[in-house]
Amino acid sequence: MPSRRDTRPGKVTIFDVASRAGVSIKTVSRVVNNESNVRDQTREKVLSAVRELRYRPNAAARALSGNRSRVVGLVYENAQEFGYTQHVLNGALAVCEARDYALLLCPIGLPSPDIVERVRDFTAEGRIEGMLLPAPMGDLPEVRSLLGELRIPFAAITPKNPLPQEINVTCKDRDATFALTEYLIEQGHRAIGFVTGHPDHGASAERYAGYREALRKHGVPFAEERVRQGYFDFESGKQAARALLDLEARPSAIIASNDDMAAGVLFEARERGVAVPDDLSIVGFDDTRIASRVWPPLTTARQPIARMAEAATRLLIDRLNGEPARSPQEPFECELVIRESTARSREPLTPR
Amino acid sequence: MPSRRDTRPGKVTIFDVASRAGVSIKTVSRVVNNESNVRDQTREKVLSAVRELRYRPNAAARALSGNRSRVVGLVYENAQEFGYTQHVLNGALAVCEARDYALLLCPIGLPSPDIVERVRDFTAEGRIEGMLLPAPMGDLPEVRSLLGELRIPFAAITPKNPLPQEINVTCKDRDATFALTEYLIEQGHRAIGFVTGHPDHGASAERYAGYREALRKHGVPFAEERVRQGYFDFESGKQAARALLDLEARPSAIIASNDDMAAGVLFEARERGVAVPDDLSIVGFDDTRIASRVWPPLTTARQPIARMAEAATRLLIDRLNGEPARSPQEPFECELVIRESTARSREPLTPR
DNA sequence: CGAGGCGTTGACAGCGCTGTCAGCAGGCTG
DNA sequence: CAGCCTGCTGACAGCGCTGTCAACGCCTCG
Repeated sequence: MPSRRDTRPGKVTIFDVASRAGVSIKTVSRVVNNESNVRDQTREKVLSAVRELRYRPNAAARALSGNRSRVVGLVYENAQEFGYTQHVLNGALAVCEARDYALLLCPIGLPSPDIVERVRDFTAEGRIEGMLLPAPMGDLPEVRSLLGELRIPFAAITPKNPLPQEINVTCKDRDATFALTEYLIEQGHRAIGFVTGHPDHGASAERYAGYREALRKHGVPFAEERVRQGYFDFESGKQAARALLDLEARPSAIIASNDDMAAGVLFEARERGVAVPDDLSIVGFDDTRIASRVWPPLTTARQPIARMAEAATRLLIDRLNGEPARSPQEPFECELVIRESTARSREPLTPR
Repeated sequence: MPSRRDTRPGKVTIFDVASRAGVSIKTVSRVVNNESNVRDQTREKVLSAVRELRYRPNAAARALSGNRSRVVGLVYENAQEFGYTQHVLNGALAVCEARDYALLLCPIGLPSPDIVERVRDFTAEGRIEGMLLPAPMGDLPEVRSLLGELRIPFAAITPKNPLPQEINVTCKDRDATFALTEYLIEQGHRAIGFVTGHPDHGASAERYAGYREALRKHGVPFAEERVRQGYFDFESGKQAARALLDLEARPSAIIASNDDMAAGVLFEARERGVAVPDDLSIVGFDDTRIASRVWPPLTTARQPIARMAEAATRLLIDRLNGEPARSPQEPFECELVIRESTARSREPLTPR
């Protein structure tokens, strides 16, 4: 006969379920954790007791006993613009919920001198079982080595230098800017400005490479002065636009490495009375919310951020559960989204 | 002499600290939890052992033993526009971190038929000790009664019907729209359109009331047709603008009950070639990120969302810790932010 | 000078689970 | 038919803390 403790009001414990089903607590535990070696008939008895009592295992007890917290940590850059992070968050939360995990947040303002201490603190109470590292967190060597030392598995989203033994989810940034640039060239643009992304983000170099490649393929001359450093935020987009629009040979189109910067470019153009898209075509990247909120809405490349975060979270939880690794995640495709911020160039076509 | 267990690699437990400091584990516990009845000298010994060993108490063990999870739940509306939620999140996270609490998220897409089940699931594993309810969650009676039944304290941010025994943080919405409306009237506007907020949000009625009050005070005639229902999202702002701009007597100014809708109004105006602010002044509310990202940037009322979330979180954690309630939080002030989306009315002033 | 109180400390149980290992029935093997 | 394996189940320890209660020394007071 199963042993029993006194019942307290409110909280249903594994003992209540066991006594109701007429089995031991261990059997209840087996059923709840979906272990295989339980007779079907016993499993049914337990499951109905669970349902009747609305039993939910206590997370703290599970974590303490099993040394598994069922919590995934998300370390993200706490930037002003939340577009990217919002999608990451949604994707990660969706999978966590489906897999019965919880998600804990650790915002970090970069650059951060004490990032190692912050991440260590974040993991210190033993709450975190695995970690999600959206860009640019997956590239910080100090974070990676700390997690290695703590033996906390992690999944990186679009890292620059993927670690082969860890989980990595990427997308074809380069192909996407290649296509965007090609599209502008087809629209008759030759003087195409480019605002790069934050140098610490892996995607920045890729996006820039796609731009260069398209110029080369179509024999459009490259000019250093048309490339400006940006940092993925609105303000840096504005500043880059300021410089580009001051050029003697003003570009007829500007590609920004993300939507927030493209919105900054658009803002600066409007402030100067430069008509978009008539006098200037503007292109963004990501297709976050802001791309369709500004006017004219931005031509951009849709990066499936939420789906990438979902994939990363799924792979991470699989690993935490010791499930066999599925085949490594294929790079995701980006999709061109043509909106009204781009138009044919007014300039006469120069012969190629 | 303190008892001792075998040391395992990696994890530092309370036993390690106790043995190093030459005290019992209970004394270590007292020091770590800042209890008062420990001699200063003993406290120092323990604290240096804690530092040397980098000891951090295990969250699961604390939660299990003390029946205190040190986790606050945040149930929020998982809307497309993340402006409001972003600020709530930042405020809540900042305070949680300072007070050594963790924050767990529960996004809910409203309207949700199974909201009670979702919230119950969210609390079921005993992870959540207290709950944060930003608008409009604090007004859902089913959620409130569920939390009451589960004896989970909560703090509501700008609820419509504050529960006196719970924590509530509000701001002076009405004063703010009053001031915004008055500002437009002073700029010569008489035909002022208004886009209301989601009827389930407490703030909506308040903001509308401020508008009505200002019209009344200044003897500006009110017209039903100039008021349109919105739902706090971009799309509903666009739709409301469509209706308002189709009016025979087209308003010379439109107040939207938040920035996202104001951005929608602006978008619609641009699509029709209505010049802003020359032919139409537009006003938003909240001063979220988007207000200064669109062009022209929006005149709006800055609602201190992050600070309100901080206050709510602080009060909630105080209550969870059984600390004496500070005096109830005063309503926060909103601040007028005049930007370029508003200008003097071109219409000749009609006599009042 | 003994009773009582206070400030400080420690022994120990137990929070609700999971891991380990043992037990038992029934079937299979040599 | 002994021996063994396999499938299922349960007893029990223990995860790392906190709550409870008892003990101890020292001080105060009648």
